[in-house]
This record gives sequence, structure tokens and C-alpha cells, in this order.
Amino acid sequence: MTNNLENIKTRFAPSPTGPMHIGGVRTVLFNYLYSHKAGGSFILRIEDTDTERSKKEWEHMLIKSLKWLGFDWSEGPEIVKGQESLFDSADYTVRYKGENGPYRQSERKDVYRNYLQQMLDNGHAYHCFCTKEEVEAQKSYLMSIGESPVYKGSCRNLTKEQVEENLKAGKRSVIRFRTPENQKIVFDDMIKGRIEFDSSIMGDFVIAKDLENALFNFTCAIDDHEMGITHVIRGEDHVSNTPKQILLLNSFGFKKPTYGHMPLILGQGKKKLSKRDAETSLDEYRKEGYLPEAIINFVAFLGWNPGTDKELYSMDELLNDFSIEKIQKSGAIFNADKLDWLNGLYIRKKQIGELTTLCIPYLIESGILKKETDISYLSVETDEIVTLSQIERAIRLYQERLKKLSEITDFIDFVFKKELDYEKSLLVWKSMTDEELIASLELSQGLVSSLDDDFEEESLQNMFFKEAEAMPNKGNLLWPFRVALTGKQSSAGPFEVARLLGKEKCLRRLESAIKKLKYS
RNA sequence: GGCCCUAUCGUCUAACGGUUAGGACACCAGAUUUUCAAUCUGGUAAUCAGGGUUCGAUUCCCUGUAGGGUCACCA
Repeated sequence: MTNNLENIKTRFAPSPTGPMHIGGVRTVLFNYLYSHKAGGSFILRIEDTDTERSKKEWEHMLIKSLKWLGFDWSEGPEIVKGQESLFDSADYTVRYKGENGPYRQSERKDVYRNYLQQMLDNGHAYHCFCTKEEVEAQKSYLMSIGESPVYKGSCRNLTKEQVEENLKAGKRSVIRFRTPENQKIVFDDMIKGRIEFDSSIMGDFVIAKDLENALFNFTCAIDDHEMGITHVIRGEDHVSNTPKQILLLNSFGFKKPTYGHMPLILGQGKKKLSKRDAETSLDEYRKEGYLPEAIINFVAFLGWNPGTDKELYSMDELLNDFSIEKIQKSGAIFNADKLDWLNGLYIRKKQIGELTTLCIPYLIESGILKKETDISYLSVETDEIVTLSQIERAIRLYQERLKKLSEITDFIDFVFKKELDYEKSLLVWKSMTDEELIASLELSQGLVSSLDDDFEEESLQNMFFKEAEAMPNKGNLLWPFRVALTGKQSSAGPFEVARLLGKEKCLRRLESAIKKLKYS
């Protein structure tokens, strides 16, 4: 028995001409959510018909980005070798899963040739011998008189014999679709509602360079049909391609999928999103230390909301609450501040062990630490062994201050330094004189050295507070102490830091602060 | 220029035709604090304009304005 609950199938069909874009993330997300929510499937197809711009490296990165974000697909390419490396195509192999492959359009030429030939045979398509220049000139003329700039050449009416002759003479040609005249194309967009087009505004568009090289609108329409796609969710930039694809599908008598066009993600002033506004490449975000869960949550809310006050969503929760009706009709400006806030929030929620694992690559890359064994590292400056748990303790102090993982290096570099490099004036709290500062630091020295077995935060605090409260301002003791230990304008609290550094290091740093005051 | 689409705080957005137009980020102030964060409390801030329809429009309709998309032998 059939029912009206069709088996929903969506796809993400990127072309591997660059890194994953933030807008692409949203396209995958919504396709993924829409199908999974309905218990359907989601597939990945690589649209690499543009051989000039398509690169295997980009495809590799695209797939890895999708994995990193937490997506999976029931059909499409899957990396079987080269999972580890970041941008290494040499050692990269892919395997297809699914019954409707191959899933790279560059490997589907047989399919396209077949359909193309059919169209040529039944007259739905024809060879056009006009040159690019002729078509261009015609286009600008039509625009100048206020008409739709469409192909109005004469090749549409060439006889079979004329075509044969031209072909035989080796004249360059393309294959155009014979667009039916004065036909209304109507489709009900899941997001935008009913959209109507008149076929006269698109003219006879090119569907293939030749039998071997089909073009986007054609391959897309054919593959959506061949692969059983029921719902096409994509960016708004595709609305004007939709009537073309529908016409193509119609010419074969194929059923059209349901379309949904999402508004674009915009930059400042509702202009096209550019480098000025934010990084556009997902990989940049990964490198800077944004967490996939933050990016997913952020992107989901760019143009969608659950209609409640809930704003924190995991993928599972999105799967639960997502509904396409709640997608916004107008474009949303990318708000980097909100992403940072969300990312900080997810960082704060992380288990410290996991956060440490995520942060270590940044510490290594910045040259602060070197890997020694699985659980120990080497401080590059001091040559000391640093254990994983020591690093973990340092990171814990800064967990709530972190907005991106990459910031960790500037926060905790002081822990692993031999000498701190800071201006003498940084030691000054309010308007303390050098003499007062020296006295303050010497007092700290005394306090620190008086503690032996009990070098803990609480005992340090008790001890220091007892002295500090006797002063006009607690900062007189605590500020110079903290600066001496960290060399920084701002940092975690002095007792946490002291405990982290240990007694010996504290004393050494206090000593060098005093020297700095005395001899410079 | 033709065609298509859109319009609520600075930003993302909520509001069966009836709300003191709500929330979040950002911002400002206060609390906390040795600093910076985090946290808590409070605050500033919006229905593009003009016409209709209606007892009553943010909401429906029209016009204007502004913005976006597209018009490839790219996808």
C-alpha cells in the first residue's frame, strides 16, 4: 500500500572549486535536517563538470569539512585514504557508497550523452553555431532596448542538412535547449511560496558544450531525477535556474522535485558576504578554533528559529525541532559577534580533558610546546618536561575567557616562558612608587617562601588577604604580585596562577621583578 | 535595463488583525573583583514611506523607496 508520505531524499551538491563556504554549511544543514527529520535520506553529489575550476584537493577538503561538522550521507563519495592529512591530495582516495553512482558528475558522461542525444533526436535540443561574440552583441543590444537578453539566433531553425553540413565543416557548436514559447512555469517553493516565470525570459539556453560536456542546468536536472531526489533545498541564487531545470525535466516527462530556496547570507549593509565581514571559508574558522557545534548552532539560526526563546541547539535538538516553514524569507547578515559568543559558550561547556586535547595543537604550532610522548610535552624555551595534567590545569584557568581555541596561546604562554618580557611600568598599581612596589614584592616573596607543603590556592589566598586587607588597597599587594608572575595586563587570578607555577618559579619571577625595578 | 524575491531595535529574530511590540548578540550602567573574563541585575534601542481594507493593521491589498538575486560555452 502506498501512502502520501513520500520517502524524502535530499542532496548536497557542491562543486569542488574552493573551500567549503559558510553559506554551503547552511545549505547542507538544512538539507540534512529536512530529510532526517522526515526519516528520509541525504546524499552527497560532486558537481565537477567545470573541469577548469574543479580540483580534487577541494573535493577532499569539502568532504573533510562535512565530516568535521558531523554530517553523514547515505550515498556519495567517502574518503577511504587520506582522512588524516589536511590538504593532501596525493594520498587521497574515495569510494562510492550507494546504488546511484558514480557521484561525481565528471564520471557520469555516459548518462548525459545518452539524454543529450535523445533531445537532439526528438528536437528538444539543437546545435547552435553562433559565436560567443555574436551572442554577446545580441545580448547587449536587447538590454539596451529594455528587453530580456535571451538567445534569439537563427540556429533554432536550421534544417537537418544545414546542421550536418556545419558539423562536417568542423564548425564549433554548442547544444541549446529549445525552450517552449510563452509557457508559464510555476512552482511552489517551500520557503518563498508560489513563484511564476514566463519561458520567454530565458530563451534557448545552452545545456552542453557538446555531447561529452554537459553543463550545470542539464546535469543537475538529470541527476536530481536519476538519483531520486525529492526535495532540492539550495540558495536563492538558484531560483532563476529552477524554471530551466523544470523545463528540462518536463521535456523528458520526469516529475520535478519540490524546491526550496533559502535567502543568502549577507555581509555589512546587506551586501554580498565578503572577506571584509568575516572569513567566508569554513576551514579558516576551524583553524581559528571555532567548534563545529558552535558553527552548526550559529548557522542554523541564520534565517531560522524555532519560534521559542531557546537558542542553544545541538544537532540532535535541531533534528527534533527543525521545520522548514520557519525559515526566514529575507537575507540575514552574518553577525561575527554572536558566533564568538556562542563559541565561547560551547568552550565553557567542554570537559576540560577534551578542551585540552583541542588546544594542544595551537600550543605546538605557536612554538610554545613540543610533543615528547603521548602524555608529556617539552617546553621549548625552558626545556622542561610538561605533563598533560599541567597543561590541563593551565587551560582550566582560561576556559571561561576563551572565545576561540587559538587564543589559548596568548593566555598561557607565560607559564612556559623562561623570562617574562614586560614593561616595568606594568607593575605599578594606581600611583605606587618604586620603593612601595619593591616592598610589596618583597612581602609577596616572604609569603610565598613561608609556605612549604601547603602551596595551595586557598592557603595562599588566606595568607595574602590577611596582609592585603591591612593595606589601603588590596591591589597594592595583589597587582604587582600578579604582574610579576604573569607579565600581563590581565590574566587569571594571582593565587590560581601561583599555584599553577609552583613555589620555585614564583620566587624566581618575584626576584626578577624586583631586579627590574632596582636596576632599570 | 528585463525578470524574480525581500523589508520589525545596530545585528539575528518573536508577535490567530487587538501585546506596555517579546527574546538573543552587541552596547551602556550597577553588583562581584587586585586585573581581564565569567556570572547576576537593570537600561538605551525597531515595525521603510504613502495610500487603502477594517471598529482596530507590524500583520491583508496597492504604489513608491531601498536592498538582494539572476540574465555564462560557471555552478
